[in-house]
Amino acid sequence: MVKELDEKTDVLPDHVGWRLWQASRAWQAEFAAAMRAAGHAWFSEARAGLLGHIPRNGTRQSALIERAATSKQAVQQLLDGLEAEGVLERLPDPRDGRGKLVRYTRKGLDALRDGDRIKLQIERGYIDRIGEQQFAALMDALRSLDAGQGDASGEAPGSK
Amino acid sequence: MVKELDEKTDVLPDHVGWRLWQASRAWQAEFAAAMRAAGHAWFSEARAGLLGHIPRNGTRQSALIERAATSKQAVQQLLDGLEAEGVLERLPDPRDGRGKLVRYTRKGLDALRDGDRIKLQIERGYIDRIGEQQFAALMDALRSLDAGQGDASGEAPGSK
DNA sequence: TGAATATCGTCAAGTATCTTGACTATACGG
DNA sequence: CCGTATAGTCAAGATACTTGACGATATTCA
Repeated sequence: MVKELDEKTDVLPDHVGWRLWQASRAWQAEFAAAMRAAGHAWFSEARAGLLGHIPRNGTRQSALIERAATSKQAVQQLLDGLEAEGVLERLPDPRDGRGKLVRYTRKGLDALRDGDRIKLQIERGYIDRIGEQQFAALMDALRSLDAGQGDASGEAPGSK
Repeated sequence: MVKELDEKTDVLPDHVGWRLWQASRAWQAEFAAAMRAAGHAWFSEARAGLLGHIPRNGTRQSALIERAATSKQAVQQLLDGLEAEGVLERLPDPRDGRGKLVRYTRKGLDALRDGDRIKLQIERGYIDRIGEQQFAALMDALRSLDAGQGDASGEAPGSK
């Protein structure tokens, strides 16, 4: 009993939450590494999360804020960074003097293209690892989970 | 075409990475909300990530650093916070004048107990939503993915 | 028309988390 | 005892996010 303190007697990480977190982290680390290896050194997970809400043809900043589940200020700061990196540009909205349009630059579109390629690569790796059938089961379960959740999630903060 | 700018034409979030991220976020948000509702206002995801590596009987700080995949300084800062909240306490290691033992306080053990209860609650909710079979398939796939990954992950940073 | 109100974006300051670098104290090997 | 490795700390900076306050434009409606 006073032998080695016996770590790992409990705290067994085998509940859904831990497994999901683990898997998500692994995916993101792999993706980020590949993106940086592809020359997109500006890439980060937070920025990726935002870019995932910007369609290829651009969007209004306010529409972007609605989609991303954070405050408008957080979105703005991320946009500032991405604009400074030359990934995005902001133009005045001709139809609303208050608004601005967010649009990809050439550099941004190149990154999107590489991102899509890398996603497919990673997915192929997963299928190699666990088989096509189990991969399909994983996707089905995740989609069901998402669909079954509905609108139970919270409001975006900072929107006062 | 000049009608409504037609958002959501692309950027379809249906690849593994996005689904995993989404599911993981949802779980964590639900867990954190339940923990705070149970009176553990000090709870945060980063702290949870660290607590997940501390067995109920405590551990040495150095052992903890090995397990958590971050720098010793990050671990220390989280421990500082948790100690200040009264969740943990640090004692000198009687067997090594350099080391310290990290141990739960009564408050910390209470939180662990509530955490376990909440995990089961959430899991039950998932099973209600997607069925026992699909839930089992999800867990199997996640476990296979983890097992198939091996040691491909990077070293802990900051360990110079 | 024109005033009240709402929306869009910005500026500023603070918090949490994590990073790198430098440092002290203790342990251990020869 | 001495050199080196290990355990933990202190300090400073970067990133991501939060709340609060604000100016500019749009919309509503009396």
